[in-house]
Amino acid sequence: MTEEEFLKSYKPNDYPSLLLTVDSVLFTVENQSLKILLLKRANHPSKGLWSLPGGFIDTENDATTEETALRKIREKTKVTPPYLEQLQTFSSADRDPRGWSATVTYFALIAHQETETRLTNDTQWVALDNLSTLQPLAFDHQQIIKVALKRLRQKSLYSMLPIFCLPKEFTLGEYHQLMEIILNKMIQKKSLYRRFKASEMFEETGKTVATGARAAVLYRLKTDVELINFERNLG
Amino acid sequence: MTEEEFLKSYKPNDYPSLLLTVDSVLFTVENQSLKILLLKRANHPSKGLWSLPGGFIDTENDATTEETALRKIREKTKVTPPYLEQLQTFSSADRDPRGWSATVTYFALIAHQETETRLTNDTQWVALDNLSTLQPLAFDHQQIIKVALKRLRQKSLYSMLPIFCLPKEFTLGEYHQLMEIILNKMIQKKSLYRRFKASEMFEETGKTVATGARAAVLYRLKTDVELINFERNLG
DNA sequence: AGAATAGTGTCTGTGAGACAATATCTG
DNA sequence: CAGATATTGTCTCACAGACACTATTCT
Repeated sequence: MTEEEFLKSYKPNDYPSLLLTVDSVLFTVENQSLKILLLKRANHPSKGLWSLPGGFIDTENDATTEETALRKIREKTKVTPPYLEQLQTFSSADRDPRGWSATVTYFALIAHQETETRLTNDTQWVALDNLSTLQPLAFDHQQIIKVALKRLRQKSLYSMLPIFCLPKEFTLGEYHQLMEIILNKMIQKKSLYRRFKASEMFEETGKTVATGARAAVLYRLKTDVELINFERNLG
Repeated sequence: MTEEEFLKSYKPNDYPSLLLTVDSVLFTVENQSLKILLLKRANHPSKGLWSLPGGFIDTENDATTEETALRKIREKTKVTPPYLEQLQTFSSADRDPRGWSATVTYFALIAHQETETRLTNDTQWVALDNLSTLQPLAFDHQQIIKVALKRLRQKSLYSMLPIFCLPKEFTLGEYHQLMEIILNKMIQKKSLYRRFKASEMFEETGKTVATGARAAVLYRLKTDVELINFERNLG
């Protein structure tokens, strides 16, 4: 049998079906808190519980799971996050009552300013500190969030990843505050600014912003720069 | 409708099916080369091409994709690798001619001594340097290997991960050589030995092994130790 | 003893941590 | 000018890189 003949005789439905979904942990920092986007499930299973934005793959229109993740995030926020990275795939026979299932998860960052007044009604930014008040979460989403948070924190120690939570123009002070919120501990400004400069990823806008005292310089990302990794961790 | 009623009426086959597989990149070092386990495909599609060990999930017996990965590796090598970690999920509408598909990939490490004379006939350790002679590989396995290699090298810079390519008892010299092969560059013995000691993961066996000159001390992993991450990268 | 390989001493360089010092705003 | 916040200077410390040196085993 040639490969062509094989493919002609191949019937996908002869094989046991399983569930494959895509879910995203979208982070932002707002009002001194690290928050994630959650939405209230409208349908069974786990109807009424809070869950991560995600859903089934549309095999006609999504070329990859990354496109599914982006499509679902755009549906809920109306915008495309500037950073999206695959996290991990969670699978098990019993994480979904409908049967054996797997979910390919992504984690994403966005500036909350980008999403303001654009969220759909079933959607909400939830501070990680308040997560316990929304328990239980749908499926194994609690665990997915935990893994995503761990990855975000780890990467923040050796890269400038958190800048994707900042608006287009920002000050060093804002970046410093952001890092302290994400890592939940005090960070030396000097260490951070050294890296900021060494990364060569940013340029001054020429503008400054006043805060009641000495004005702070506004920076922006240079065009077409890549996120670089440092060889040592902070903290 | 209650969740119970919903589940009763839920028919998996009402939904478009897609392919979900699991593939593993199993690394070892043998004869001064970094090698991976490949096998010649016996069936369509890509019959006759070299591919990674893997296959479909057996939803009756595999609780998770990790179990699928281990089952497939065991089938081919008769042993369980001491290190297995999820790599990434690759998906696309056209990576498999049978239709939209995704593969959850793992990367694993093992000492080649463990697998000697136990490999099935369709299976072979292939040096990464010789991969080009086996082109093309099935599906997108070439790219998967590339990503796995990158991860292995990156992790080797800040952890003792490569020790899982060594036999139960080994010398510092063997570890040093192993690192140089994986990273494909010269590594300072002193730096490596400092970390080895600082990790506190190992203990002397009391035995030594002669190599024609001064005998080298044999070490082994302590029981129940965790792989720790260093805060700086090597070279 | 001499060759060969195992393992150590020690100096230099880099970049993070600590925190003091200086600069530049506003009122 | 005083107070507040932004930004820089600079010292210390940990650890990787370099490479010379010592130790141990074999013939």
